[in-house]
Amino acid sequence: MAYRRTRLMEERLAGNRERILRATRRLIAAGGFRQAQIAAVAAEAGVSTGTIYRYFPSKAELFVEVLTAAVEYEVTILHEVIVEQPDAAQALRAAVASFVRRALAGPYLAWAFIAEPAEPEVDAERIRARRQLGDVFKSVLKQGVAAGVFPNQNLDASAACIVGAFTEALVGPIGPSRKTVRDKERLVEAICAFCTRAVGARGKA
Amino acid sequence: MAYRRTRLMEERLAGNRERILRATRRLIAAGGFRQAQIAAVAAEAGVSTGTIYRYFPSKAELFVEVLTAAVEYEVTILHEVIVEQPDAAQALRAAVASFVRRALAGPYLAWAFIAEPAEPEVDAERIRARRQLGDVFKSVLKQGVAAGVFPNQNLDASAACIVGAFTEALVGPIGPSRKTVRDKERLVEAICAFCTRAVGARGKA
Amino acid sequence: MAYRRTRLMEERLAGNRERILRATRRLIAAGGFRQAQIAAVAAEAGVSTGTIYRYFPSKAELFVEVLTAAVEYEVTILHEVIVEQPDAAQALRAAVASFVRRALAGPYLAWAFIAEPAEPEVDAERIRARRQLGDVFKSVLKQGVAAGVFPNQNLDASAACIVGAFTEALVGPIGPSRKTVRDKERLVEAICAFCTRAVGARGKA
Amino acid sequence: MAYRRTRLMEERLAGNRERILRATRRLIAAGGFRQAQIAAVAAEAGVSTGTIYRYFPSKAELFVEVLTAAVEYEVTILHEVIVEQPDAAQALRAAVASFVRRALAGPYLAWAFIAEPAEPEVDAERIRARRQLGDVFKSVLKQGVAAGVFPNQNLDASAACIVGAFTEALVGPIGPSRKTVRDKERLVEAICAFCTRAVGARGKA
DNA sequence: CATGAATGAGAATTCATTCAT
DNA sequence: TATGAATGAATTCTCATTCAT
Repeated sequence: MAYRRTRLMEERLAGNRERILRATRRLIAAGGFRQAQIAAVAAEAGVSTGTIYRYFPSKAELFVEVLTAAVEYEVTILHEVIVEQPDAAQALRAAVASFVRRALAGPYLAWAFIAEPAEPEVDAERIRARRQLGDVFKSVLKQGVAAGVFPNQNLDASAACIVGAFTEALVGPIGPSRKTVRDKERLVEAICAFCTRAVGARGKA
Repeated sequence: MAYRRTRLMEERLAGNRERILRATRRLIAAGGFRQAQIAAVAAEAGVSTGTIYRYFPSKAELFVEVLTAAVEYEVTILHEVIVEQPDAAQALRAAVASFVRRALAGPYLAWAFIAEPAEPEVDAERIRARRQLGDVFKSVLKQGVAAGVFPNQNLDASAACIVGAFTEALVGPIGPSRKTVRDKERLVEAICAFCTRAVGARGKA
Repeated sequence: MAYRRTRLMEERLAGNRERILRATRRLIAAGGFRQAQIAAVAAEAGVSTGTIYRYFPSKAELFVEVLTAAVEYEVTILHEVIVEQPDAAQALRAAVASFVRRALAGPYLAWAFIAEPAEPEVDAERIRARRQLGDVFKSVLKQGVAAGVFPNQNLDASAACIVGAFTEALVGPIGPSRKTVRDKERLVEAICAFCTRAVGARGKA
Repeated sequence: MAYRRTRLMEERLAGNRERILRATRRLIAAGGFRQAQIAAVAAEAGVSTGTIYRYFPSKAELFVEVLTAAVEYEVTILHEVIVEQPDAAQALRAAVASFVRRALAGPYLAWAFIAEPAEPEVDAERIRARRQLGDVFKSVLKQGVAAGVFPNQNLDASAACIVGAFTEALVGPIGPSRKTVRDKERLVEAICAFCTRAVGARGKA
């Protein structure tokens, strides 16, 4: 009788790929790309180094995939948050707050995908990631300008500035990680206010 | 025969140290930390690798010092620019424009000291560098708020956001480097406008 | 329930073994031993890597068997060609021509079993293979000397030289593979003439 | 006072490069390319692995250089031997004998550079090596044909055949290496006779 | 003091072989 | 019996740092 792949095995397989990705994410989150050597990832995932190469052609590709997944996740969430808001000003505020809160909760990953370069390929992907993030905000700005909620402005520059603004506000505090919940909320509020004013939202700032 | 350190020798020493620092800066500016290996620095400086270790205990320390010097230089310039301005709003705008223009002129160094990490020690220094940059803007904000030019706000957050905003706006375009002078000036203007609005400067935005 | 090996299963087994051998031969012919990794052989044969190990204890043994089969085939053909000839001189010429033509048609396999070593075990087999080939020619020489068609000579050395001669003449041109049929026939003729003269065949050379 | 490279150091340097080459040659001669791993070469040469990379950009390049040097040496010697002979027939015989004797004395190296492939780059070089060897004989043949010492023939094919002939005659016996000096001389004589007849030398064969 | 060759600990990657299903 | 994912030893190459001259 021919051999047939059981459901258990399928799960095992899919599970391994996932485990490697998760292990990589965990290591990057804990100590940046530098800590995520193949041997370390393998150990963390509970597989052998060879297994990693069954699923990913190279270390760089593995990193890229981790990055890609992270951005996709972020972008998806941001879009969800945005569509629920009544106007562009609120959307901007909600999106910024959402991102910043998540980053404050799991600091290093945000930092890694935002600020830490590695091999050239990974780097290229990281820049793409930031640009995608920027595009989310650019679309909000565009709508806002069209709706008269925001004054006319250089959309590209403003979007980049927004991403930069909250990124930086995160990166500083991220090292030794904020203490209390109140502190964090104050930071969130300050960043939101900054960005809202920055785009010239009419009404309260 | 008693050994006496002559002035010539002192100069030679100081000269070597400077040459190494300059060579490092040049290499970082040309290709980032990755390109600045000890052997490359030595070649660029016209000294031997061993000589580098006479002046700097480690590669990390060398990089740290390059970074430190670069920030000090930037901070000094920004202060000079700031004190010449009539009010905080103008100071902010002038400082941002000054930094951004310089960064656009010699992109990679700015990028390296702003966004490219390396060894942990260097990284720590880079964060310090950003914080120092932030402090410059914080002081402007503080004055502005006191003078009623800016509304009350979280100074730390706003300062960080400003640094992040123009940094990001720089990093994106930095890779393939802006083309025309007009493009560059437009970017400078957009960033300045963004930051000015962001801090809530009363009057024109 | 008692297990009984059905004919179908026997055929299946034999079929698999054959398929693996053929796949290996094909891969070696296409790109040499280097290309014939176990995974590649498995894919080419349409079986799993594990299955290969059911039929062959190791990669080396598999290669050895491929080689053995190839030589046996060659030797058989050469003998058939030889017995059809009227005298030793003609037999020599016909045998050389036969081998060389076949090698020119499917170059890499010839090259692999003639000139490309791999694991020590395979290598040993390759040398045996050449010796067997040599023995074919030695027998022709022996007959020829006995019949007075060739002068007396060191049979072992001459046989080896013959094998080496046409082998080398093949290996050079083999890489980018001869172009026209005429080119090939000219090469065949040149090699035959060389070998015929070399053994001192009386009459035409 | 500036540092000056002393003669001792120069010797040390040149010595190291040489030592690495010699160590590689020794290992190849002892067990083929397979045995000559970087770590083994380093150990045999009494240097670190890193040192090897100071002198050679890659393992392949190192092997290529060993090969190149070996062929150059052989070719030089053969030319010297050839020019001392009165006619082409004698030159051919002397050249073959010279090569074969040397190969019988240090068997594995000859074998390695003649028959054992490795990385593609090395392989390419090995083929070039054989061709160079062939060219030596081709030039002898050409002269001989021009002088009427040899009949007209396909020079390329004949030259290749000669190289193949003595190569093969060597490779067989090379493994377990001939025993007595007499045995060796008999082999040399047989090979020479074969080649001389093969090219149709008029007069004694 | 300056030199730069030498060091060697790492790090990524490959592939024959095994073994749970 | 067949499967093929998993294994991990083996191998090449890099580069910060040292130290004899």
